[in-house]
Amino acid sequence: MVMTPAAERTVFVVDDDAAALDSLVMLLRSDGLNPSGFSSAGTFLEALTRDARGCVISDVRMPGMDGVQLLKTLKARQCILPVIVITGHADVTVAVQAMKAGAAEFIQKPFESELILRLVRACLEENDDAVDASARRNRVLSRIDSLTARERQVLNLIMDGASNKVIAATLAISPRTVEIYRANVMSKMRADSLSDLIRMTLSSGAA
Amino acid sequence: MVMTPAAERTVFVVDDDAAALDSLVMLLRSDGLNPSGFSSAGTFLEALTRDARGCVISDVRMPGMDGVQLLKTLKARQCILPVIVITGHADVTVAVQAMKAGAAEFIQKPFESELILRLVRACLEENDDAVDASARRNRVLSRIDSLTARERQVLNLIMDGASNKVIAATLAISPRTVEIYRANVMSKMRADSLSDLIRMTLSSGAA
DNA sequence: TCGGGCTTAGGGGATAGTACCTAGGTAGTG
DNA sequence: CACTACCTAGGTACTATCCCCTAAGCCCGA
Repeated sequence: MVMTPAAERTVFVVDDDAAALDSLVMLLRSDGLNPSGFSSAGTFLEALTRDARGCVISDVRMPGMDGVQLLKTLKARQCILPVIVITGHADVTVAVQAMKAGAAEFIQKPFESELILRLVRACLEENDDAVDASARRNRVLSRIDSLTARERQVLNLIMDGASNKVIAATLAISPRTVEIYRANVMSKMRADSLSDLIRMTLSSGAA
Repeated sequence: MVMTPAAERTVFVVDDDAAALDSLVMLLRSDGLNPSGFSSAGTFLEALTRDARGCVISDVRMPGMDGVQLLKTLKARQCILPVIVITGHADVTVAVQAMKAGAAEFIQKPFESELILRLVRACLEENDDAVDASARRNRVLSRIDSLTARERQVLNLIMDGASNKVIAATLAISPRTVEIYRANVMSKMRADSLSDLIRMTLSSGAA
């Protein structure tokens, strides 16, 4: 799957100050990036799709939902876009809250054009890695989802290190039947070895 | 191993301002905690042992090594003590740097006694969990360390999902010999199943 | 009602791993 | 020189897992 980075990766800019928003969008575009401006957190969240790639730049102080709330909302939605928070007021408390909420960067206005561009480029790279990791994770998760209830039970017992005999005793079924579920688990998970299966399952966080 | 929390867990306080240091130490002691004061990052780092438990409270602005440098030094030493950074100056840049360097909290002077005590208690709990995780990790790491060169190679190939036959071909030795190394690995790692072995090894970070 | 998916299970054979036995060569240490 | 640790490897037997065959009962939607 070939993709044009500029077309695929969007820099979502959220700022209620129209002038600041425009100038930032302009700056990003002039650097060959693909910015998309929003005047409020709400309109941005509505427009945001799950498969979005790129990063977010948000002002802190905005009517309605502020930048930190937006950040928390994004994290709650398991959004993996890095967020650069910008502020016009030197408020340490807000900065700390933003960083604890998972902001990638927190910078004060006015900032150098070069600085924001450098941070955006770093965030885009970070997001590329996160997208890869997330895709891997989702692939495994969807495979686990395709397992039947029994197969999932068997997977859990395999993860616990139980042998087929033990699994059979635990589930009160024949060892033969366990073998079948085990084979199904291996093929549905597309694991070609036990260590593969375990690594996949562990890394998906579904322990 | 029974331990008295107050005696085991130390709150390391680093501040070049003797009056502030004393009052903070006093406050912590009055709350039943076990504080230990240092007037510089250097003297603290010298006194710090690897098995220390508790947390750190450090001022930012200090002659010699400042709070953020101290924080980075601790992280570089893989120290798992949570660090609460306190500052007398509302400097957003420093706050962001501290948070990015892994500070647990960043608060401004003057602060409420109740606030710092609450944060310290949270950090102590956080450290308890981190100590447990670190102990588990070190136990596994020391077991890996007890493996011979060949046994380690076999472990790596097992982690890759290779069968004994494949391992034998890879190392150009007899499958029989691989079986022996494999058995040694299982017993030295004290794993009672393959999934045990894989989970242990993965969680130790020695992938 | 019929097909499909889920759960259940037996037989039999191939392949893989474990557990016991033995034992030779090499390299470093006291 | 003896002792220890490491790497090497064969035999044999047992257990575990995997892979092929078949096939029944259950429930649900078309």
